[in-house]
Amino acid sequence: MTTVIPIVSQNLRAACSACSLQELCLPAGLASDEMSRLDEIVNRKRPLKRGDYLYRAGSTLQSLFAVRTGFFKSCVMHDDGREQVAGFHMAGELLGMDGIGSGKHMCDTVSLEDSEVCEIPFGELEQLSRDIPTLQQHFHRILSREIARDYGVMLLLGSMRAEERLAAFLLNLSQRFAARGYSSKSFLLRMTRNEIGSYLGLKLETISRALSHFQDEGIIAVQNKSVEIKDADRLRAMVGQCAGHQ
Amino acid sequence: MTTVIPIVSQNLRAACSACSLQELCLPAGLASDEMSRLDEIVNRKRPLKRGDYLYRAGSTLQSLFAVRTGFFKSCVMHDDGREQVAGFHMAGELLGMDGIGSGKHMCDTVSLEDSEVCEIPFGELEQLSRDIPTLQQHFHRILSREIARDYGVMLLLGSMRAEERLAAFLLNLSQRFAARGYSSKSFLLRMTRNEIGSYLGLKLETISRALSHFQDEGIIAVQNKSVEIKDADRLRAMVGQCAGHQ
DNA sequence: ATCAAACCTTGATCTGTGTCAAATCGCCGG
DNA sequence: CCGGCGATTTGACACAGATCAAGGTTTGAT
Repeated sequence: MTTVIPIVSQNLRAACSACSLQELCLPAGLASDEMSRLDEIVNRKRPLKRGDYLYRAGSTLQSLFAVRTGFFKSCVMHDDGREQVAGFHMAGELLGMDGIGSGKHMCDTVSLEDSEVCEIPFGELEQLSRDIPTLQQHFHRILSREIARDYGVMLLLGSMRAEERLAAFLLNLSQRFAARGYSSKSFLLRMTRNEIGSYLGLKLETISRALSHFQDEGIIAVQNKSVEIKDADRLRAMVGQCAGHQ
Repeated sequence: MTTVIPIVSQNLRAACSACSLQELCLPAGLASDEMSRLDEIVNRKRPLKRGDYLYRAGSTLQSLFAVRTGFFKSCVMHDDGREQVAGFHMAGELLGMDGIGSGKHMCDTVSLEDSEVCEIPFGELEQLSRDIPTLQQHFHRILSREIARDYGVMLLLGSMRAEERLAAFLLNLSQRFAARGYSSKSFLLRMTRNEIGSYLGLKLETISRALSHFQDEGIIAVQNKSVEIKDADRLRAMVGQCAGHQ
């Protein structure tokens, strides 16, 4: 179909090949000349150290960001200082889409390990997507998938019990690592227990206890940040079979 | 700026003028010739009775829908039958955006009262938005606002206590009614206590008790489906001031 | 290498919501 | 107008998960 010319599109193609899951990436399915046009508007990759903010809530949205490498969290903040992790993001994912509506970012996005992103000026992306229908369609799908993901999180927060939420979370991470060519069985938790808890609407002690419990049951092995899934079937069975529907 | 020609755009303009909030509506800010092009692709309005499904989870996405009149809920369903209300929708809002990514609707959307929608074939909308930059930008903003809204729901589900959630919910409804020219003080709850509970991640008994409590405190007056907000300030104070951060 | 700070685990206890149950209300169809 | 069924309210009680507390461990800066 489309001939791949390796020289072209160093930036985005790298972000894309970092994950082997084409679907996530903006330029998937573009012809190589289209790809190079997209590549032209992408600013040079930008490195972030752990703890660096990619953008802050309230700041003006100029660009979207494609994660090349690393790991991010997005947090929405309440007036009173309460903070809720709205998502974790890895290679190949697009960040900043929540800010298009108002022109201002709605959340803080922070690097959880040394990371690299491509910056994509939003105005130019919009312009280009008028010329390249494939790009336009792809961008719409990515926006829509974020909405669908959010619905999943609502389901999780609204109707699952603690251990069920954690099981769903681990399976989700596992699957996303697998999609990027990493092990689905064994991976590192880039975030703290507190951050997992915030994302899942639970307290850090509850996360810690649930992990310990899973380990006692032989479902996983945990050691600090590293997790090994020993019985994925049992983990899957935990999601959606909790007798008590809360 | 743009001359408004009333004859043009009967369908969408009606959906739009149903709410006085331009921002929500797809054709906001279009020139009248652009408006008429948009209007051409919009299928005739479609009436729904209370309880009718606008679309079902898993069905192929053909169109998006703009609510002209009425009230809807969207529910995501878990494998085991658990159901979570993901949102309530009123005049001027666009429905179906969660299904663009996969080409299939991710949720059921059901009419909660006799309603009317405009059907907007998605492929043609995508086509047209390449020709009309204003439309494209507007569509992007609407998609993005849905993401931002979802982040708000996550904050609510993940870090607010029961009465705080309900207060936030009532204020949100109040504001949306006001934006459409209805009273912000006095309105009908189109959904059941059970549906409110599902949306807020609570049980119907908790909703009922919280409503009764608000009434005892003189913050609202409830009578079946009808609510009157008597002290909006106190309601606002409840959101974000709950000492216990859960 | 050392030290402080952040992070994690585990136990004991408390509490906000869920669960169960029963009575009442209100609406729709006949 | 009546009967029945779903929706709502309210109470009593149970329990999942929060809170409080105390140690222990890891990390990262100097």
